[in-house]
Order: sequence, then C-alpha cells, then structure tokens
Amino acid sequence: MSANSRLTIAAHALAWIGLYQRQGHEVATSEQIATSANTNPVVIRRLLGELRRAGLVESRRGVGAGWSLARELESMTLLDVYEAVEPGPLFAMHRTTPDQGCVVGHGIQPAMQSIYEGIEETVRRELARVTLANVLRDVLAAPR
Amino acid sequence: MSANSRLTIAAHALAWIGLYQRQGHEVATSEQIATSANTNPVVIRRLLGELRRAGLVESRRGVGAGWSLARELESMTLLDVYEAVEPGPLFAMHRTTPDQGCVVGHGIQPAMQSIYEGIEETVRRELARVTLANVLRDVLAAPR
DNA sequence: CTCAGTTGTAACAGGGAAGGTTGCAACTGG
DNA sequence: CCAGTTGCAACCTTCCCTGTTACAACTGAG
Repeated sequence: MSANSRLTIAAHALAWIGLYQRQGHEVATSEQIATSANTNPVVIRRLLGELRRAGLVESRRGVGAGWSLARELESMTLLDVYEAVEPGPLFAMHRTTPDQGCVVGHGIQPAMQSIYEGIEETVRRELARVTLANVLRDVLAAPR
Repeated sequence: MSANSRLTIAAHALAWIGLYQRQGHEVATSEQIATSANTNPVVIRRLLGELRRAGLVESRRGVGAGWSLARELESMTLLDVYEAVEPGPLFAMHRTTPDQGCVVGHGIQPAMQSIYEGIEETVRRELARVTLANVLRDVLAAPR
C-alpha cells in the first residue's frame, strides 16, 4: 500500500503544540514544529490548515503569530485528525468499470464495497478510542 | 489516501476462477479474467503470480494453459489475499527521522507505531473473517 | 516435429498523489 | 513603518500503480 505520513505528521504537530502550551507558551510556529518533525514549514502549515478547517487548531497572524490548540488534547481523537487530513477510502475499486455483462464483473463492486465499509468503520472506531492526550502521554513515556 | 485496487482485482480474479470451475471448466486464462475486470491481461498475470507464490492458485503453461485454484474458495480468506498482494503498512511514519533531540520528535514514532500495529491487527481480523466463498456468494446475490 | 495458445517477465510510459521548495502577498503588534 | 509569521500558489521531484508492448519459454494437439 502506498501509505502516506499525513496522520503521523499531524499527530506529531498537535502533540508538539500541546506540550509547548503546557510549558506556558501561547503559540507555536510552523518553523519550530517543522524542525521537530524534520520537514519543511510549508508542509506543516498545509496540514495545520486542514486541522484548522476541522476546528482542532487556531492560527494567529502578524507579530507573535503562530498556532494554538482550539480544544483540549483530551477531547481530540485520532479519528478527528484522520478525517481532517485523509479524505479518501482505505481500499479502492477498479479504476475502470468491470464488464457489466459478466456476472462477476457486475456483482463484484457492491460485494467488495460493503466489506470495505465494514472495515473502515472498524478502523474509525479504533482511531476514535485514542485521544491526542493519550498520544502525548505515550510520547513522553518513551525510553530515552 | 492513495489507495490502490490490488485487493479488489485479486478478489475479482479468484471469484471469477472459482465460478468458472464450478461451471465445469478446468482452467481460466488471464485474457478471460482481464475482460471481466476490464483491464490488461498482464495486470492479471502479475497479481495471479503473487497469489501463486502464496499458494492460492496454480498455473499451467503450454497448450490448454491457464489458472486454477490451489485450494477451495471456502478455505481462502481476504487476509490471505491481502498478505499476498499488499506488502506495506496502512499508515506510514515520517519519511525522514524526526529530531531526536526533541522530546516529541524522539517519542512520537514508538507511540504511533504501537497504535498503528493495533489497528492493522484489527483490520487483519476483519479480513480473516471473510472467505472468498463469501465474496462469490455476495457477488452472485447482487441485484441484476 | 511443428504449431498455436498461453504463461512469465522485463521494459517502459503515463498518471496521480505526496512531499519538498521557493516566492510573495497579507496581516498585525510593537 | 517594520519584523515576523501565516496563507497560498506554483513548481519540481520522487514514488507507486496501472497499462502496454514485446518476446522468450513452455506444452499438448495434430
């Protein structure tokens, strides 16, 4: 599977902002987060922009600008993040319509569709069980 | 997510071969399956080649050549197919190593890793619950 | 022995998504 | 007015999937 790292980077950014705020800072910059994630600030801004549209973070411009959490980490789940940054489905159908004159070609898509929907629902439930506060706790618990 | 259709096409091919054999035929050709799936025979041969390596199908060359099932559809699950055609993980880590000098950069990968492993395990369990015989039954049950 | 039909596989092209990079307008507290 | 940052567009590179062509290898039928 050509998996991407969007969910990972988004969770990284949120955990970083959350910890930074716990340390008494008001806002975090994309520059700081990008350094921690070892990537480009624009990549972080793009992802945080999607999280802002989902109501998870807020941004401030001008002097003293940066990003802050819109909600507590405790009330934010990985499902919220996933839905904000991953639009597409986990499994894809045929790129071209199968032969509708063939019994298998005709019935395969509805059959697979309902299986895939069940799996995606399960994944969503798993993601919903993990809050970003859980993630940050695990991050801080990592052996040094 | 840049999802691919490998699992879908592989399941399509297996269901097609299974139905064809139930109708009394010995082997199916990649040409026939490709017509049903509306794709190129080489794409089918590539996927079936991976399924052969996994022990799900067999191939015969020469005159009267083609593909046949190596096991009953009842004993074949979507997990078997998934493992044969999808090597990678569902979610990816950072493409570059995060800043190990940062607390978050250091702890984020083990934290996300264990979450992802749990989710993948759940997905595997779901896939293992569905046999290819189930798939074929659903395919044939589709309204005309 | 030859031939036709099929697999096995390499090679390459095209498309699309993700990630990285640059550049710059817009904003705002000091 | 200025410095620091976001917002965003544009472009490039890389990677993977899919499709396609080409051809050698194989084998039962005749």
